[in-house]
Amino acid sequence: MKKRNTGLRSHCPVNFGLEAFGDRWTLLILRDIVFRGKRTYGDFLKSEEGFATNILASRLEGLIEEGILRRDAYATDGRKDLYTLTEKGLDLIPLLFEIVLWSAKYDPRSEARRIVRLVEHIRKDNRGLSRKIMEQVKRGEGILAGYLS
Amino acid sequence: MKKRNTGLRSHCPVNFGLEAFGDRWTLLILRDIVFRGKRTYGDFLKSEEGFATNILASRLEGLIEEGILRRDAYATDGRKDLYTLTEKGLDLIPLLFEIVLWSAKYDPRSEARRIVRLVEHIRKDNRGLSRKIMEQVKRGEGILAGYLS
DNA sequence: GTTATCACTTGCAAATTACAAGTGATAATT
DNA sequence: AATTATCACTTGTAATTTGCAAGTGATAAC
Repeated sequence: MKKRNTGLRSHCPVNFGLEAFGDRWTLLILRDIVFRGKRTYGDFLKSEEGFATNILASRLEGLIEEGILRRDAYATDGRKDLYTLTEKGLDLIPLLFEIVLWSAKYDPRSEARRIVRLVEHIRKDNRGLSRKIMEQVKRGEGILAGYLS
Repeated sequence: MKKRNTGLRSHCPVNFGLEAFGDRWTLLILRDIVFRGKRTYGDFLKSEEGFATNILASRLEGLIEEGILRRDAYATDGRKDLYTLTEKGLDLIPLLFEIVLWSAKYDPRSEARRIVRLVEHIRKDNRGLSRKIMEQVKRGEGILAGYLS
């Protein structure tokens, strides 16, 4: 007798988002992909916030289950896997950008200070910029490098 | 010898946001205030997702510590407290709206279907709408009632 | 004066997380 | 070809957090 729990507490749109990425780790994976161009388990593991290996594995699996990430074989190294954002995942970029905006405003030590041009661009046109960035991320490029002053 | 841990894993802007509201409950409180006009502990407790009393209390305290919420005495009933969003909290409305947008797109059962006009408005002008809504929320009004078709 | 409501706190079992130590597969080196 | 290193995990366990039930003290209503 399997307990088949969808985990869905409600279909309130805010809650739906929280069920998908409402924890302290999941969006860091997305950040690593979008801002830093990371693609492999080992890359994510190196993040400064310090993923525990089991947490990282479980979050990656969750993201794949939800259709936000896709896992493919790495072409030139059979040990590695390549994680790629789906359309559903790419559509979280505007949300990521809003977090950046808020933190840039309220964290006095924010590293957002090092990417003022990007922050300004987000503020003026989150949606438009997101569309451009989605294309960049599709090509596997992180966006941070090009914006560091 | 008190262990004074700021909890800050990094000053990456995405991480800063996650440290403030990166869990399955915190943003539901904000949703209740913004969309449903809730203001008291008892109101939040009635939410369909089912807060545990201790979790709700700890999240409210956390939000106050971070300066996102303010707690005041309820004017006409000494037993109640009134929770109000600060400017820092009101500035999370655009983020809340982005979550709504994403969930409206990807949850086939989303209750966002019942507020298509609002969703469309967010899509066209999140920032502009947010500014208007902030004023409404300051007056203690929830925005959902006016948009339900 | 008694009962009800409100905003919590407390205690405890269950679930989740963090940390350390593997494991099996593939790749690089000798 | 054999050995060592790297990679993406899994497993075990202790510590922390959550979820649930049952209070508690203050104020309000009757």
